Amino acid sequence: MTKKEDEKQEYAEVPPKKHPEQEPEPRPRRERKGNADMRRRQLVAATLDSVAKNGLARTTLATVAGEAGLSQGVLVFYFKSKGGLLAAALHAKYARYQEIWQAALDAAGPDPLNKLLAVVEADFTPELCDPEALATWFAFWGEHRFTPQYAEIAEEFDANRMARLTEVCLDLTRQNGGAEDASRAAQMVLWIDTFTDGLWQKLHLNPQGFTRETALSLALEFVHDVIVPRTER
Amino acid sequence: MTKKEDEKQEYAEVPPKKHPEQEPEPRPRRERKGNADMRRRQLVAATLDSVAKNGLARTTLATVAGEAGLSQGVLVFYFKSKGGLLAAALHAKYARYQEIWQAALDAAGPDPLNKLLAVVEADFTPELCDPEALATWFAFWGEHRFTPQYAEIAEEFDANRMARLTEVCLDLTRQNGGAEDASRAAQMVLWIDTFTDGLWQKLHLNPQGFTRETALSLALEFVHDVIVPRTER
DNA sequence: AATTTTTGATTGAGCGCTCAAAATAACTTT
DNA sequence: AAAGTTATTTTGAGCGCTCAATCAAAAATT
Repeated sequence: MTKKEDEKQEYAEVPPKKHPEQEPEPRPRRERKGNADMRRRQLVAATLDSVAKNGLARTTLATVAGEAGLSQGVLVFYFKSKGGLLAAALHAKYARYQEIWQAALDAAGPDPLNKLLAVVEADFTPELCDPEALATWFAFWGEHRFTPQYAEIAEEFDANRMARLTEVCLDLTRQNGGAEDASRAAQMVLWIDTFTDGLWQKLHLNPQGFTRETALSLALEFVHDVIVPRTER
Repeated sequence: MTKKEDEKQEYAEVPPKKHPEQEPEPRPRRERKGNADMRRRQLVAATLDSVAKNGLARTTLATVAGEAGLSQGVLVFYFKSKGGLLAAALHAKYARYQEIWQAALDAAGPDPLNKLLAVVEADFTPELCDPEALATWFAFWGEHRFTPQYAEIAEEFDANRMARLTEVCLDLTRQNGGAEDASRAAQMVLWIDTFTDGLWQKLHLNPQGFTRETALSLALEFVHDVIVPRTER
């Protein structure tokens, strides 16, 4: 059917916010100067909003349509099924995540340690550590095994992230150890990613008593105390 | 339908399997020497089987009843709602987990490092790292934020685990550092738990290319290389 | 006038849950 | 022990409801 739903996304600005309790306006006067892609992005954003607010189990075509201020029919028109819509939403979620850490990486200058710290720090920005945002990740991850499409999307983005992180860590070993050490770099990436994943999980499961700031400082401390020493001969 | 029911729980032995297309057998001859608790355990086990196999989204009263070889009505009879059944299943899942790591802890002898290693190792037994078992955790965790009952259950068990682990780590600092250091012990527990949580996540999201054995050796290496040095003055 | 986009009533499947009746077990009386 | 009585457990058809998906018609755009 459809192979490529969408690529990286700079969200469509969400147009008319519907106030659900309001009386039906006679003419919604819908501006549609945008093309199909913009509408798709709007609907995907509405989907993510619904998942963040209601969870996957209580996200229906009706909740998404309500969030977008459009009818259910239009969802099926642009994405052929609810499954396609959810897959597109997960793709957009990963794309946004990639956008964030890549921007941090690009802004970090040439020093590999700075690069690594920038990427780690990006994992704990307010946008990513928002409880609803985390809940969305876990909602999808909870269905990973039963929806292979989700796993494919994750793998695609994860491979890229791992590759870029490995480059950085390879630079780090090259700088500090003299000779580059691929296996050591690979393990460093694994350790960092494992630790930050664990911190996300703690933030998700125990949001009170474990703040974003705590997680961030733990992650940075981990890099300094555990990763950096491993780059030195 | 059912291939291997389960072994560790002492279920009521499941009565005769019903073949739906077959003519009605004259006497199903249901032995019910068990009491209500045994039936409850059987139904909870069937629930976990269904979640492991189908995920939370596709687990219905019908799938659970089918797994148990009983009717849907009996589920509502013993647990008043589907929600109550799922909560009981999550509770049982946590209870089994606690059983496993506590047994490892009790069997580990007096040395605190041995205790710590035993608990960490227990996290990576085949039973716990089975893909379906991991998927079950993540299925429930994906709904945590939208089902406060799940969060309450998790907190109850997690608090106990943290307390016991902290005792062990406190012993460790006492032994290696001379004076006990509560804040350091607390951080050690946090680090270990974060890291093992992250490993579980990697096992769940990337089951091929990341084996149980790999995760176990990474966890043990983490304790030796990161945790142990932190206990020494 | 032709095309694209949107609507919303409708359909049919599947869901949780109810409940009267049946089956079984437990208890009492003979 | 046997029969009769009560209590408990199990069934499964069915109710009301929600859901994803359909589709003919309407609206908006080209």
